[in-house]
Amino acid sequence: MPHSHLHADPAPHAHLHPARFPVTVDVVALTVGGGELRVLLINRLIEPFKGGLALPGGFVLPGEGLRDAAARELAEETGVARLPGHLEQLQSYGPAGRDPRGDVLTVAHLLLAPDFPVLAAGSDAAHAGWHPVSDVLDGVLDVAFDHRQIIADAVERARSKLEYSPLGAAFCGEEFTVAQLRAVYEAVWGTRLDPRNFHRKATGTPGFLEDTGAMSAGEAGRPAALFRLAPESRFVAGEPVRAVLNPPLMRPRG
Amino acid sequence: MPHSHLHADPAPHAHLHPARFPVTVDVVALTVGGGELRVLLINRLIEPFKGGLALPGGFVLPGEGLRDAAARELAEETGVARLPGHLEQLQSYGPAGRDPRGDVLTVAHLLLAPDFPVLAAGSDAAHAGWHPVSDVLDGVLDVAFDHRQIIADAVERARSKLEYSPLGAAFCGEEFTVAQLRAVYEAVWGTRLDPRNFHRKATGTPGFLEDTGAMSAGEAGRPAALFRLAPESRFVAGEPVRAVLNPPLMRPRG
DNA sequence: CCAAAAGTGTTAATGCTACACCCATGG
DNA sequence: CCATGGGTGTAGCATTAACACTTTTGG
Repeated sequence: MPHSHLHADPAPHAHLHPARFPVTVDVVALTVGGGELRVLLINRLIEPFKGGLALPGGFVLPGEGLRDAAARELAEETGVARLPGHLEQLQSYGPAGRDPRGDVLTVAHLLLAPDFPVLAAGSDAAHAGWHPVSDVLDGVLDVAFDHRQIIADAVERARSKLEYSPLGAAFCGEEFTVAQLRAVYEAVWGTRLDPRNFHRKATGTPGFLEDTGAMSAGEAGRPAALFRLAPESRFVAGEPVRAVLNPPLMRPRG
Repeated sequence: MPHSHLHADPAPHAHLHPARFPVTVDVVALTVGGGELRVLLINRLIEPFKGGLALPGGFVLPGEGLRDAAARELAEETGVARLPGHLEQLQSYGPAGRDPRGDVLTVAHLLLAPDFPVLAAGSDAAHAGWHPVSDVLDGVLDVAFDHRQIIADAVERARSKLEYSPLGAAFCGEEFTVAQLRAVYEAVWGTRLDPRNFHRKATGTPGFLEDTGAMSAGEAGRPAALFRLAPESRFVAGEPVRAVLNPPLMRPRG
C-alpha cells in the first residue's frame, strides 16, 4: 500500500489516493500613509485577470514552510531585501471555488509595515504599488480572485490586533514620535483620538515605549520626543507577539 | 503551456510545474467538563504514530471547501450527526517538517462545543474520547505530529475569543444557567471569578443573554434561572460571529 | 435549622474622557 | 507675536472589585 492515510477515514478509497492541491501564499501588506490605510498590490502579467490588480504571492515550493514562502514571494515581487515590520499568518481560503482554473488552496498572510519603497515599473516582475484600502473595499478598485475578501479579513485582523498588542509600532520606523504612532491608530480604526490622552496612555503603558532621548525636528510646532519599542515589546521574525498592552489602547466604543 | 502560474514569479521554472501537496484538515474540539478544558482525541489505527493519540481530521477532497472538510471528518470520526457548537478556522501548518512521510499541509480548525457523546470503541473508526487539555500541554499525554502545538494555539485562541464574543455559550447547551456559563470561563481561563459580579455582568450585557422564564431544579441551593443566547448573539454555521461584548467579560489582569 | 447556591445592594478604588493650561518651535 | 503641535494637570463620570446581605432550595 504505497499511499497510507494519515487518519482513520471511512470514506471509500479516499485514503488510497489523497488528492493533491497547488498551494499558494498571498500577502496582504498594509501600511499607513497620507492618513489612510494602504495595501500593496501588483499588476498581474498573465491570465487569468491579466492586467488586473492582485495581492503579491505565489506557489509554495516543496520542502518550504508557509512563512518562508510568504517572505520569499514578497521579496521577489517587491524587491525588499529584509522583511520590514511584522508578518503573521491570516487564514486559508479554498481550495474549491476561488480560481477559474481549478482547486487552489491559498494561505493568506498579513504584513504590517512602514511605508517602504516598492519595485518600479519596467522591472522583470510586475509593478507593485500602494493603494488605499478603502478604494478596494468600496469596489472603486477591482482585485483578482477572492482578494477583496482576503483584504477585508486582513484589515479586520489588523484592527483588533492593535488594541492589545504593540503592533501599531510595526507601521512606524525604528524611531517614531507619539503623534506618528497615533496617526497609525487613527488610520487603521478610522477615528480621531485625543492627542493628549493618547500620549498619556502610550507613554504610561509599562513595557511599551522607550524614550530615545532624541527629538524630532523640522516640523511645525514644538519638537516631539522620539521613542522606540521597549525590548519586551519587540516582535521578532517568526515568533508570536508576546507583549500584551494591559490596559489596551482602546478603540472608541461603537 | 498547460500549467500557467497564478502570479508573476521570477523563480526559474517554478510556474511551469507548481508543486502539489496533500492537504488535511484537523479539528481541535474543545469542551468543558469536570471543571476543566478537554480536547477530543482519536486513537490512530495506522502508521505513523499507530496506537497513539491524534486530533480528528483527514484529507480534503477535490472540489471541497475547508470548512466542509472539517465538518465531514469530524462527523465521520465521532459519529455526530449535526455539528454542535461553533466551528472556525484556526490556522495552517506545514507543509514542510511535520509529517515523517513528507510534505503535508494541514488546516487546523477550532470547535467549541458542549460535552457531546463520541463514538465508542469497537466501531469501524478509531475510538474517540475527551482528554484534559492540561495533560496534553504538560506532556503527560503524547499526541502525534505537531498536534501538541496546534492544541496549544487553539486553547490560546479560545481564551481570547471568550472575552469579546458570546462564544462562551458555545460550550453550553441550548439553555443554561449563569453558573454553568461562569464555569466555562473559569475552566478556559484557569481562574476563579466572583459569582455575583459575573452574574451582574453577564445578565447586564445588552444583547447577550435572554431569560427563558424556566428554572433549573434538582441541584443543591436555590434554583437558578435558565437563559439562552439572545438572537443577535447566536452564531450560525459558517458565518463569523458578529456580536461583540462591549464591555468585554474581562479575564482577570495578569 | 443548616449548608449551599442564586441573586441584589453598596462602597471604595480605578480608569477613562474631556478639556484647561503651559511649553517649544517655525514663520 | 501668532499659529501649530507637544505635553501635563485635573475634575467628573463610568466601570470595576470586593463583600455584606437576602432569597430559596435540599437534607
